[in-house]
Amino acid sequence: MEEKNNLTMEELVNYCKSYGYIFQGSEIYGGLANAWDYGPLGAVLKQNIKNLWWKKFVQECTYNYGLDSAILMNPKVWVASGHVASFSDPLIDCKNCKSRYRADKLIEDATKGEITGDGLKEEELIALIREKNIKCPRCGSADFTDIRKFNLLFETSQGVTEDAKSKIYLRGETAQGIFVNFKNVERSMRAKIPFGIAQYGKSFRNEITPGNFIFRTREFEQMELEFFCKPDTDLEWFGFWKNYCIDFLKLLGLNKDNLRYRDHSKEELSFYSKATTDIEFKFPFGWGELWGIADRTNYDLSVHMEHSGEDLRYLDPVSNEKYLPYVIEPSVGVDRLMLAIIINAYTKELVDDEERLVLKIHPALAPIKATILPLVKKVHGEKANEIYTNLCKYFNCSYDDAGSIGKRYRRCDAVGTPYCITIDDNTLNENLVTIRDRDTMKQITLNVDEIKDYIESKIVL
RNA sequence: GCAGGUGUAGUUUAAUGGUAGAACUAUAGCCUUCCAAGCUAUUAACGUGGGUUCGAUUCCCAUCACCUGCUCCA
Repeated sequence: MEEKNNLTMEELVNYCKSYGYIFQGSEIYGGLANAWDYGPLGAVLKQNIKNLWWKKFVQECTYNYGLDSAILMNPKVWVASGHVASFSDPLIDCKNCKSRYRADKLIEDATKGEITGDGLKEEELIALIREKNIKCPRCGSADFTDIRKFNLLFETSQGVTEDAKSKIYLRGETAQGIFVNFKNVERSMRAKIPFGIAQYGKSFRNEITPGNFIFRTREFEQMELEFFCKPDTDLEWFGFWKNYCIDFLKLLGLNKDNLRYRDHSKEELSFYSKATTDIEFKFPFGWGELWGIADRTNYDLSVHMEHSGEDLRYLDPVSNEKYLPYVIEPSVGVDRLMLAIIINAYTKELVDDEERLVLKIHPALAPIKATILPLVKKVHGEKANEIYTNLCKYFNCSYDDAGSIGKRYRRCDAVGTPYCITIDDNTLNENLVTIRDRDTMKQITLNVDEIKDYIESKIVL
């Protein structure tokens, strides 16, 4: 009876808009490209995702500690991390056919790898293109624009004067906030290697091409863990976190057929990374990265040690040896995880030839845990309101007395509310309510006093 | 950033050089004791800014946003 339609992104955007999950940013002013706002239900769903991640990666994982570091950091952090220098691409356009290339790659491809553009300045790259008479691979023209640098870091200024000294960056990743606090956490928590520091928060990247709804935006939220371990144990922990992350995704209810690992090839690896594996999800627009698990070696701590002059080495209390720990980084985007969760849950069923739209998300994720429905407004409204008010103390509930009972059930289905509680004569006379389960459509009868415990037992992940 | 496409209520859409009609949704009421029933009423739209014109939602230009492809994605 179940039919899962091929969901288009357009349909998904409409769904998210009409049910209060996600709205176009600044919509009444014509919008802002690739900016999206989370509506009443979206905000709660997003918070639930972050809370569950925190629960599994901090609260239940005794190795790890939580952190909430600032978005604005000393600009030297980004110089040390390499973002200022290499978070940017030297782009060049062919004036004839308007194709765009990365200047260093253009040179590399044209010379079949003999000359690499790595580390060269803009003028040097341009000179090299002229000297080698490199032509546009598409149209054969040698008429190129100047190189333009696209730095992916968002710049802003701190203080009232806008001069070079006040220039600071919005963080491009939450990870650096963790690295600069490595010693603080180790000392204050008396943490022993191996241990991890986890945090979620907003990051900003001036992406050249964002898109696909909330999949890639310039302002986004990350949930990152930096796990510090002994240098020779990194691969072991790399494997451990790969499993831990994919188990988490399955626990959230993501269909395993739509998940896969993808190892980065040597060419694709970032300069700081020894090994990287992505967990990908099958989105309507194709497979896309959900979670990157990277072995960052001791790169970050070593550059910060060098640039700050602080000794960031860890003193092993048993062997008394001092070393820079290796880091395993599982990093996931909240927004794209939320996108995956909604896509995964969005279901259309045929019930008696009528389409039933159901968001089948885990009760722990559902923005509204239960909706209270008086069967007949005039008769049961007062009692229903009393129960509603009480349940709101324990979890997020809603109340609906508009329209037929069937219509109200369908409204709950559409936003993924797992439990519908109907108040009828039995409630007035015998203190009994009917609870309907969203997925099975089965009903059970419970005493009013049992509702809270029943639902609370179901919404734990 | 380039090329192409799209833009009418919340959604899906109709028509038109003389400012727009519907369906679904929503809201209120009636009815209704468990799965989008029915009846009544109501709210609600030509993305934005220019130009042409007596008059533009319609034609032209720009802009914004979205979609597809390219490019890019520490």
